[in-house]
Amino acid sequence: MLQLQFIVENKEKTIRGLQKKHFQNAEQFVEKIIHLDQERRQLIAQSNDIKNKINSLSREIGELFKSGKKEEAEKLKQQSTEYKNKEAELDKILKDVEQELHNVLVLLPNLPHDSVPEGKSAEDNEVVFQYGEIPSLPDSALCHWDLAAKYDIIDFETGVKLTGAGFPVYKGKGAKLQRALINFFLDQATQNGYTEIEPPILVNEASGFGTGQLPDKDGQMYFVNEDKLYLIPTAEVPITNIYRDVILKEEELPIKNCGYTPCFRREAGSYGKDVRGLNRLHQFDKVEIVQIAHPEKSYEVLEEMREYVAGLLKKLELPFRTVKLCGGDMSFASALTYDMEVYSAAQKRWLEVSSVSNFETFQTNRLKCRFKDKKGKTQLAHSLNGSALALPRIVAALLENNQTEKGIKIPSVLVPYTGFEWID
RNA sequence: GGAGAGAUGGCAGAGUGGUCGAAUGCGGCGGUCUUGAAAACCGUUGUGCCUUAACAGGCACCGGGGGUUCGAAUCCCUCUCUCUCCGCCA
Repeated sequence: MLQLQFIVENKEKTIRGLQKKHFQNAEQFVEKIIHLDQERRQLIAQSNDIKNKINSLSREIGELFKSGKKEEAEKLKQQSTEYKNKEAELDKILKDVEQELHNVLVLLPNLPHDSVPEGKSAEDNEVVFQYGEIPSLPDSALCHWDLAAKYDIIDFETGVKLTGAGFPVYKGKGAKLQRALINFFLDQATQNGYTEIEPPILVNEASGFGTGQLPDKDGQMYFVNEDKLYLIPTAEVPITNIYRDVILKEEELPIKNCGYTPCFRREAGSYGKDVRGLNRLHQFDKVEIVQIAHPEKSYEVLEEMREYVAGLLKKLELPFRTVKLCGGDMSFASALTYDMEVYSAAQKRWLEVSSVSNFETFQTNRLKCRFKDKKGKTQLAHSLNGSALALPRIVAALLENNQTEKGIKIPSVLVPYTGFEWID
C-alpha cells in the first residue's frame, strides 16, 4: 500500500507512476485521495477539540463530586452530554471518510522505479542479460509432457483423477528429481547467507493482506472456509509476514531468509496452450528467497539477488535471459522486477522461472515492518523477494533441453542430489 | 469435540470506576565510578494521529468490536486468539 503522506506530498509523481503502470484513471484516484485526506484532517481536528473539552469537563465533574458540589456537577454533566452527541456525529462521518480512503488506497499498485521501462505488455520488457547457447534440437525433439510420459516420470492423468488438472503426480526418477532440486536450491541459498525457514503453508487473512495478495488477488488463492485460512500461493507470504508488526534494529538488516514450500494457485481464468504440461499448475514446488533491507541498500540487494538467481541457472547449465519488466507488465506490489526466463528448446519459447522484485515500502507499509535508525526514528524497511527457483518450468527446460537418444542428461551439479545421471 | 483459565508497554508482571500512558523488576540507552569491563549508583526509555516553520500543544491506543457512565485498563455484551486438562490422533 502506498503511503498516504507520500501521495499528498508528491501528487504529480504519484500520478505519473501510476500511469506508467497503466493504472486506469490515475489522476481521478489521486485527486480523490487528496480530497478525502483533507476532509479527514479537518474532521480529526474538530473531533479532537471536542474530546479535549469532554475530558476537561469530566475532570471538573470529578472534583466537584469530591468536594460535594453535586448541583454544579449535574449542570456540567448536561453540557458534557451535548458535546458527546456532537462528537458521536463527527466520529461517524470520520469513520466513513477513513474507510473510503482506505478502500481507494488499497486499490493503488506500487509506483515503478525510475529505471522501469515504459510499456504495456511482455513485448515491451527490456532484455538486460542473456546467457548460454540456445540448443538446436532435432525435429524429433519432444516437449516435456511427451518426455514425461515416455520415461514415466510425471503422470498428469492420474493427477486429474486424484484432484484435477494442474496437479501432476511425479513418479520414480521424476519424484526424486523434485526432491533433488529442492535440496540443491536450499543448500545453495543457505551457503549464500540465507536462513532456511519452514513456514506454515496455510495463512490467515492478515498475512494475505500483509504481502498484498488480499484484497487484490482474492479469488486466486485457495481458501479453507471452515477455518478462514488461505493456502499460500508462494512462500513469500508466510516468510515476509514473520516481520509483520515488528520493529527491527538497524544492524539486523538485511535479513535474508529462504524457504521451500508447495505453492497453490487457482489460476482462475487462464487456459490454453500456455498451461500445457508443467507450464502452469495449481500446485507446484518452489524455493523462495526473501530479504528485508535498509531503504538505502535495497537496490543493491536486488542486484545481489538477481546475480544469485542467475548463478543457479548457470550451475544448472540452462540458457536464460534476464528481462526488466516494463510498467504495464509488473505485478501490483512491485517497484522493480527482473524476470529470469529459461529457453525451452522444444517449445521454442522463453519460460519464466523466476521473478525477483523490490517492493520498497509497499509491503512493509501494510506489514508495519519497521526499523529504528541511528537517530532512534522508526521508519519502514524495504522488502524484496525472488524465486530461487520454481521447479516445474526448470524441470520442463531440463527435460527438453537435455534430451538425447540415450535419455535425459542430469546436470552434474544435481547428480549428487539425484543419485543418477540419466533419466532413461 | 468437551471443560476451564487468560489476553496490560521489548519481556515479566501489578493495577477492579476519576490525576493511569499505566507501579515494580528485567532488558535497552545515557552518565558516575573504573586503565578497561563487570558490579553498584543516578537518569532516561512505547506507538500512531492532528495542529505548528519551530518551540510546544492536543487526541487515541491496556487482544478486536460494541455498550453502560459526566468519566473505563478496571463494569456489561460480543468476537478473535493463546494456554491447561480430558477425548481423538500422524
